[in-house]
Amino acid sequence: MPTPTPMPTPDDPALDEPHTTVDALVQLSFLIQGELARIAADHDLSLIQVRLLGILRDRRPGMLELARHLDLDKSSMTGLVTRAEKRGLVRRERSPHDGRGILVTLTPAGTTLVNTCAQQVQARIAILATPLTTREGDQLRLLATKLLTAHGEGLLP
Amino acid sequence: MPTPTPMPTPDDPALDEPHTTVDALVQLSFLIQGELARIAADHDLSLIQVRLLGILRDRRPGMLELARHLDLDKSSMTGLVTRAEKRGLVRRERSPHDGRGILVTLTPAGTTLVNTCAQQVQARIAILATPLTTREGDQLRLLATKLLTAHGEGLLP
DNA sequence: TATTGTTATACTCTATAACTATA
DNA sequence: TATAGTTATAGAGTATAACAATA
Repeated sequence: MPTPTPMPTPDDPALDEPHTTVDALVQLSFLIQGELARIAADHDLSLIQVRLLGILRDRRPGMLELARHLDLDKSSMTGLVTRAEKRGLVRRERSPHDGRGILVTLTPAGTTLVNTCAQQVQARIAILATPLTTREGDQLRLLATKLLTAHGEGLLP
Repeated sequence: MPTPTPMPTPDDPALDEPHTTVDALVQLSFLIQGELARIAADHDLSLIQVRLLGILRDRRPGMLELARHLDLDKSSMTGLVTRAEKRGLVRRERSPHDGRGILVTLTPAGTTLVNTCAQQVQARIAILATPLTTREGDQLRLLATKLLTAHGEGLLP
């Protein structure tokens, strides 16, 4: 993968075309994350709060597991979950199997909110992708998958 | 662009394959941004600080222009620049043309640091992209460009 | 002793509103 | 009046270190 020119951290991800694959990936990531942050903000949430709710859609994790998923210290989780709890989005439940542990779960309000966010992510990122034809979207998905799975399996150089 | 299933905010961007283009874009963005944040952290910087330095590589903007580039309020800029200044990375200079304005510039230390970061972004994102062949990297760059330029020109639906 | 989670503390980052100084 | 920037204030997010309770 030849990608010579150093040119990181685009102030404005769309001002000039990416000249390398690396530039393209970096600029694209800022574009997507910006849109995700805007969606979160529309619901008066931060991106990290939306990610927290997203995890809870199909899991009932403890604080350590949450911290691992979000790549945060366990002490950071306390505040994150407490703020979500105060907004009525999640609940702490005592773990039945471990007196030390708790399980974090979505409330009905939290479930509704995260589903709304999921819908909007779907819709608004799809809009960003409208310049691509169906075939190009498929290509992009396949390329991204190749990149993501290699990373997930830990088989990078 | 058919992208039916709602499935946002991946807790772990690499645990399961993206089933849609939207999923692919979202997961990819988390992978890239995570790597960028790690690079910044290696230099005891936040991502926003690296972005600030990145802008200053080829510009000498005022605070309002910086705020516009970073999508922040002007009041947020004051602290950002002050912290960078305290670390000896940037300087405030009085604008010669406008007694109210200041110009923010990189110090030699800031220049060195941002160049190092740029190198590492280049190197480490390129490593993430190693699963792709040269041809695939080119494809990805072209697809991303198509997406980014449409966004930059404001011609999305 | 080791593990799970919280607390205390300190710092960065962010926005809103009010302010100063210059245009 | 309008613009460039700062200050005051409040709050979210984060990590480190020390702690309590349970295993």
